[in-house]
Amino acid sequence: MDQKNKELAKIFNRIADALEFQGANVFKIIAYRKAARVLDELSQDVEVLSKTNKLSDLPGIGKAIAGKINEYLTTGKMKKYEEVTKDIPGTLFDMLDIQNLGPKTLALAHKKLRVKNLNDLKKAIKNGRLAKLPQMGEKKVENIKQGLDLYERAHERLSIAVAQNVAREIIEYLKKNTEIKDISAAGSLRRWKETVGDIDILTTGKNGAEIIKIFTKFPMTERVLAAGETKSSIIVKGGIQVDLRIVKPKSYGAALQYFTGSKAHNIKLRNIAKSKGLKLSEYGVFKGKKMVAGKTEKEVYKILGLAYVPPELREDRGEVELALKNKIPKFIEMKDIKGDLHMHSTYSDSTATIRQLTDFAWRFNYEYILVTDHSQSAKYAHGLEPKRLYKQWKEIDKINKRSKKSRVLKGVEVDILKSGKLDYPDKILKRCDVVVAAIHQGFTKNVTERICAAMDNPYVDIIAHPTGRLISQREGYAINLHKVMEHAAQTGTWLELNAYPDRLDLNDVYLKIAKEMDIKISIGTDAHSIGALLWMKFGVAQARRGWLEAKNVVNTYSLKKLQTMRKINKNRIE
DNA sequence: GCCGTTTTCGGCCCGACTGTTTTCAGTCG
Repeated sequence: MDQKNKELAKIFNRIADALEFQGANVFKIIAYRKAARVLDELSQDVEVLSKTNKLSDLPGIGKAIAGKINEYLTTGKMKKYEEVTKDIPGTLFDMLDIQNLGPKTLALAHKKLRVKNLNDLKKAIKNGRLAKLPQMGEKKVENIKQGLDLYERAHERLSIAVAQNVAREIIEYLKKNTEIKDISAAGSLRRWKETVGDIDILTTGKNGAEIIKIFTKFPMTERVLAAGETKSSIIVKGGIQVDLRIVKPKSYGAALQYFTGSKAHNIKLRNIAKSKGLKLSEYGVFKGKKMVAGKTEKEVYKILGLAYVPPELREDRGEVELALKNKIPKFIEMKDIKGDLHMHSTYSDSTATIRQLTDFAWRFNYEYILVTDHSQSAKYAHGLEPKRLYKQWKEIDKINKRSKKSRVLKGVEVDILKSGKLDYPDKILKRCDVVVAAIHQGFTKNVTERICAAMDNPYVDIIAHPTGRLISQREGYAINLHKVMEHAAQTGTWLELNAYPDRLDLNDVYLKIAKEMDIKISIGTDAHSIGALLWMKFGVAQARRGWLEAKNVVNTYSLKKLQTMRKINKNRIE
């Protein structure tokens, strides 16, 4: 989906890399990067915008870049791209990801030492020639070498679940061993981004150097990258980088705002500050030399004339404009969730019995849960043939008899088979309270058509993990998500936001599109253990990042309402 | 290369840290 959007984003980023490498005008580079980001997150098809001459309406895309987009869409090529990348070996671009090795140094090494790839770089380090270049020295080379080590350890972005755990441990450690008052994770972790590059932690305290000394002695520390008075970076076990910043209490809000980002969001804010004759930095909002705000984030936004923007929204996807007009809606929260619509029991491949699932789930004050074990073809997951399914239903009936307040619903996660048929006949699906359908086989075979066919079935309520991606592990199915979403809107089928941290599928950008298309979303944990029921929070955070309000999410509705909203009932009522 | 309630030219967010320097460049966030 949006293949061209992504392709063009990559190309513009590559052009930016090349220009950086050549030492071109910094602002030109920024312009290309911005265009790349806008395209990457665009909720419309770039080809449609191109045909209707609307490209230049997009922020960051002017006449020149619009022209390049049109050129690429019509000819499949872009002269500028070919020109700037002509003399740079492709392998060099990837090397820009090596820490402490920036475009300037890499260009110099390329020019003077003919470094073209990782091996060349290693040689240049070993034989001492890199250290002899101007502005270089032993320590710089040592830092590059360490960056190279990290890079070679397949430095991947962390899943948000892992990052949250590490951050929690460090915060607890610092609280125990130092005299700090305010402390918080910042950065993409605080924005609940699905993956996190490194962990940012912000705190206030009097003796910065002392706090940093203790920070660098965190038991899991592998290496200390920097340790100053107010700022320190360490690498902890697993190659995870953790940055700590210390500010004065009066700057805490401004600093939290600043270090939470995103960068694009912050740049917008700084521009707004400027237009009001103010200056915004991590130390506060200043009018001339006088500090006028900074203790809390709320007052920072307020003095800029903006409504408070929740961290999950801060991606420069229109939230600043909304905040200027004071039109930030009330987004979904954990307390809106009335049930979990995707989980497994020991009947198929989970470690939790239905009894355990219910006991645990009722702690969250849910009104209902939907048990959705795998269907018969999913042999690997001990999928249920009809006989065992009926047995499970009997057990559910028993449990429901005892509970007055909450209800266990009978569901299935029915496989969409390679043939395009569903793994249970309609007469079984008909008897379920809610039906979840999903692809678990044939990831490349007519996936779009098969999912659409499943949505045509009147008993299928939800398509689970619609793209099938596993973050950092597997690309999604070969699927035309545009078509799938259109068909979901037409048939009134709900799409899942799978809260499993490695899935988070649909992602934030598509959720926002789904909202615009008035498609209802179902958040399910896909729990295979009782602990995984807690993952609902990742789903809700992702939903907020996709601008979803409670009304867009079916499991914020009461059970009664939920039932009337099913396809089969809706048709009868409306 | 983008953009406009000072502007169609001249800005473009702002600062910390490090290492190599003798006043600053490169990198990072």
